[in-house]
Amino acid sequence: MRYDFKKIEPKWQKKWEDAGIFKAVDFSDKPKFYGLVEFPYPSGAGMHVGHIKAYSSIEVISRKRRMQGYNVLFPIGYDAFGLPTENYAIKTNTHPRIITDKNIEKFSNQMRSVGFSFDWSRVIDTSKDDYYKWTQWIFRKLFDHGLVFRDKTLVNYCPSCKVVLSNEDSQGGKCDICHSDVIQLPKDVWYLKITEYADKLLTGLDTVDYPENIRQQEVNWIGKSTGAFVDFTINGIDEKLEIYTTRPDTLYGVTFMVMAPEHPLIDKYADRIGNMADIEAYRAECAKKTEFERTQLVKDKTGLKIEGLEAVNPVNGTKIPIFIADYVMMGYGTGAIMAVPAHDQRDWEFATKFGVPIIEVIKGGDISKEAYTGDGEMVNSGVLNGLTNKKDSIAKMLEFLGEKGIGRAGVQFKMKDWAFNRQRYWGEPIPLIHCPKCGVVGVPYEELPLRLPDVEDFEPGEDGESPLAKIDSFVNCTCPQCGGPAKRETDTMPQWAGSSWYFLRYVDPHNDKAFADRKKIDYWMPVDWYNGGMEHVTRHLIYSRFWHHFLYDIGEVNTSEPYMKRSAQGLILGPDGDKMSKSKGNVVDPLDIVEQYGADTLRIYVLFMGDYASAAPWSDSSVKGCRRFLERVAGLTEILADASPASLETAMHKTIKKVSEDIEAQKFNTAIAALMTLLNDIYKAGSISKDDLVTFLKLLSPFAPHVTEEIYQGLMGRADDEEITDFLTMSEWPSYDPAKTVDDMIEVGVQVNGKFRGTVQIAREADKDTALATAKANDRVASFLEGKKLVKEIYVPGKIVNFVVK
RNA sequence: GCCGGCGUGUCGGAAUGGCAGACGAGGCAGACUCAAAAUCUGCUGUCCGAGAGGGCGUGUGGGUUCGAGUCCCACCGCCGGCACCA
Repeated sequence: MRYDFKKIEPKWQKKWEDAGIFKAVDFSDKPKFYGLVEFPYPSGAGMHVGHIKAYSSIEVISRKRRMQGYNVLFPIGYDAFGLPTENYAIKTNTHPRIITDKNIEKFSNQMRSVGFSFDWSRVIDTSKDDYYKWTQWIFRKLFDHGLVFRDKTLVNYCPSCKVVLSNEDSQGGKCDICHSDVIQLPKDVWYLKITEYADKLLTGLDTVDYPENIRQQEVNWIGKSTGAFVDFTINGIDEKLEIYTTRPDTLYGVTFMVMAPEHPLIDKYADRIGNMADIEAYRAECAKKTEFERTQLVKDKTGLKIEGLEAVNPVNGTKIPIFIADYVMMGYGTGAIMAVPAHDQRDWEFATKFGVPIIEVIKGGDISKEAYTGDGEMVNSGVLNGLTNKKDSIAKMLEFLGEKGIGRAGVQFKMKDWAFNRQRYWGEPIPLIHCPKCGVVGVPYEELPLRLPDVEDFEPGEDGESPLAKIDSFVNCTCPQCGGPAKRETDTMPQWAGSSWYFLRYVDPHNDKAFADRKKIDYWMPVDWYNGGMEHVTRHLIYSRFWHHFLYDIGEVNTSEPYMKRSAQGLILGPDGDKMSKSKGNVVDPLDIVEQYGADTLRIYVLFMGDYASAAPWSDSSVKGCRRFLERVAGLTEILADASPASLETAMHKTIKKVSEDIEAQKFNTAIAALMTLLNDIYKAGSISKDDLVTFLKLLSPFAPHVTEEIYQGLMGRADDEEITDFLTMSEWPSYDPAKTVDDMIEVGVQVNGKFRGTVQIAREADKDTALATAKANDRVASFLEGKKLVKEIYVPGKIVNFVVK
C-alpha cells in the first residue's frame, strides 16, 4: 500500500467524527473510564510539541480502553482567561474575547489534525459566562462557608504585570507569568483559606496513586511540621510573647528571643523601647529587600537588640534579651522565636555575632565550634535531665508545659492562604458587593453569572486598580441585603480559578441548572487517570484538589479526591538539549511535523523518544525513523499469505502481552519498540496472514490510528465512499494465550563460575538433570570444566545454568 | 541544609537478581543507480589477537550472592523541589 498520509489522515478524522465514535455515553452499562489531560491555555503561539506529548499518553490509554469495551470520557476544553491574552489585547487594542476565539479555533484545528480522540461535543471555555457562572457559584459557596476572607498583609506583587500574586504564583521570587522579581507590598487582599484544608490535602495523598516525586513535592509544599507553642512573658508587663518551636525539649537552652521586624508587639510597646529610631531604620532596611533577597542572605545575620523590653523564660524564670532580625519571618509560626544557639545553627551564628551566651542542653557536640543538632543526653534541663532521646524529652516537656499552662502541642504549615484577587480585566468577576452598612455581601446566586462588562480600556490603573473600577455602571449597585447603595468588588479571579473544577463540567457541560448533574457526577467521577505537567504540581493540582475537597465536604461531589491516578510527562527539549524557547530559536512546531511526516509519525515519535516521564531532546532524524517504521507497516500488505509462518506464533503472543502491559505502565517507548521488533520478525519470516496483520494493526492503532485504519479498511475491501460501521479504532483489543508467549525450545545461558561460556537449546519443560547434561555436552562449556572439580550445579528453569568449579 | 529522582555505547534509551546495550538514531561497508536521494543487506562498547578466541566493561570504593546495571553500605556527580520555616 502506498502511504499517502496527507490524504488518509483527514479522511479518517472526518469519518470517525461523523460516526460519533468518540462520544462518551452517560450512564452506559459498560465500565467507565475517565481520562483527563490538562486543557490548554489558548495562546497565540498555537500548540507546542509539549502539548502533543502530554495528550498522547491518555490518548493511547483512552483508545485502548475503548477497544477493551470501556465507555470512555476523554474531553478537552480551553483555560481561556489569563494575562497573556489581556496583555496582547492592550498591545493590539483588540478585545480579549476576539483574540481568545481566534486562538481557540486555531488550537481546535491543530488538535484535530493530530487525530486526538476527544469528545468534541463536550468542549468547554472557562471565559464563557455559561461556564464562569459556576466558577462564581463555587466561589460564593466558599464565601458562605467562611473560606473567603480579606486581610491587609504583605503580599507578593509583580510590578511589571501590576498584579498581586499568590505564593504558588511567585515561586522562587519570580512572577510566574513574566519572570520579573516579585516585591512585597502591604495590600488589602482576598484570600481563600486553603490552609484550613492543609491536613486534608496532605492525608488525601495516601489515598491516590501519584508518582513519588509528585507526592513528595506536594508534601514539601504543604510543609507540615509538628511542635509546640510556648508562652514567654515580657518582664514587668502583663503581655505574652507566643512562639512556635519544633524543639520544646531545648527550652532550658534559650538565651534570647527574636521577633520578625513586622511583629505587632514592637509598635504596641514603642513608648517603652529605648532605641525605637534605630529599630524603625532597621525595619525600613528590611522592607526594601525582596522576599527573595531576604532568604538568600543566609551567611551574615543582621538584627538589633530591643532596648527596654526583656523576656522571661517560663520554665526557669531567666530574663533574656529580645532582638528583631529579618531571619525570622512574620508569615510563619507566630513571627517570634525562642533562640537556642547551642542547638540551632542560625541561632548559633546570631549569638556568636551579637555576643549572647550559648548554653548546652544536649550533650554530644562541641558548641564552641557550631550548633549541635543531634541526639544526646539532656543536661542543664531540670525535669528533662538524663533523658537521651528527642522523642522522650519532647513528650516530657509537653507534659510539663501543659501542667504549668504555658505551652501546648501544635502544628504549622508552610503553605499559605491563597491570595485570590487580581487587579485585571480578563478574568471572572468576583461576585461580592461592598455595602457601607452590611459590610461584604455576596452577589445572590440567582444573579449569577455576574458578567464581565465591556470596557474601552483594558490597561490596569497605576494605583493597582482593576480596569473594572473605571466602569461606574458596573461598580455602583444596590446591596442585596439592605437595598441601599453599594459598590461591587472590581477585582477578578486568578488564572487558576476556572481550572480548579473544570473536570467536573465535562461530565455535564451544557447544564444550566447546576455545575453538573449529581447523577452524572456519580457515574463519571472521579477521574481515573490524569496526566499533566510537573509545573502544575504545586499550583493547579493543589488548588483543584482543595476545591474538590471543599465540594465534597458540602456534599456536592462523590469523592474527596478528584483524581485517582496522576502522571506527568517529561519535557521535550530542543535539538540542542536546551529547553525550547523562542529566543534560542530551538522550538519545534508540531504542525510542521504533521505537514512533513504526518500525524501518526508525530504521535509515535513523541512516545518513542524516551522514557515518558523524563526530559529528552528532539531529534529530527529519529522522527524519520518513526516515519520509516510506518512505511514498512504499510508495506506488509505486499507480503500477505494464507497462513503466517509458524515461527511468528510466539512472537505475536509475546508482543500482544508486552504492548498491553507496557501501555498500562506508561512504557510507551518499549511498547512501540516491541511492535518494531515484531515488524522486523515478520519481514524476516517473509509473510503474514491477514488475521495476524489485523492483530498487528490493532496493537498499533492507539499510537498510529490513521494508517492502521486505512490498511485495515483496505484489507476489508472497503471503498472510500462506503459507510463504515466496523472501525478498527473501535475493534476488540487482542488477547493472548500465556502458554504461547514462551517458545517450546528455549535458549539457556551457561555460566562457569559466574562467567558466560555459552548457550544451549533445551525444551521448556526440561528437568534439572537434562538441562545440566545438555550444558555439559556443550564443547565450550566442557573445555572450561575439564580438569576442574565440580563444587555446585545450579539450574534456574528457563533462565540459566551455572557450574561452580575449583 | 532537607526531600525526591537519576548516573549504562557516538546520541535517545532497553534490561521481574540470570547472555548488558533491546528498539531507534548516527557512523562504516556493500547492493541498486549515470549519479544523488530513497530503499535493501551486513557490521558497529572497548582492548589483545591474522583467526578461533580471550581480557575488560553500566559514576567511584567496598559488601551480599553460584551469579549484581539491578540488592546493601560509604562516597562522587547531575537534575528537580523546598528552604534563615524556628
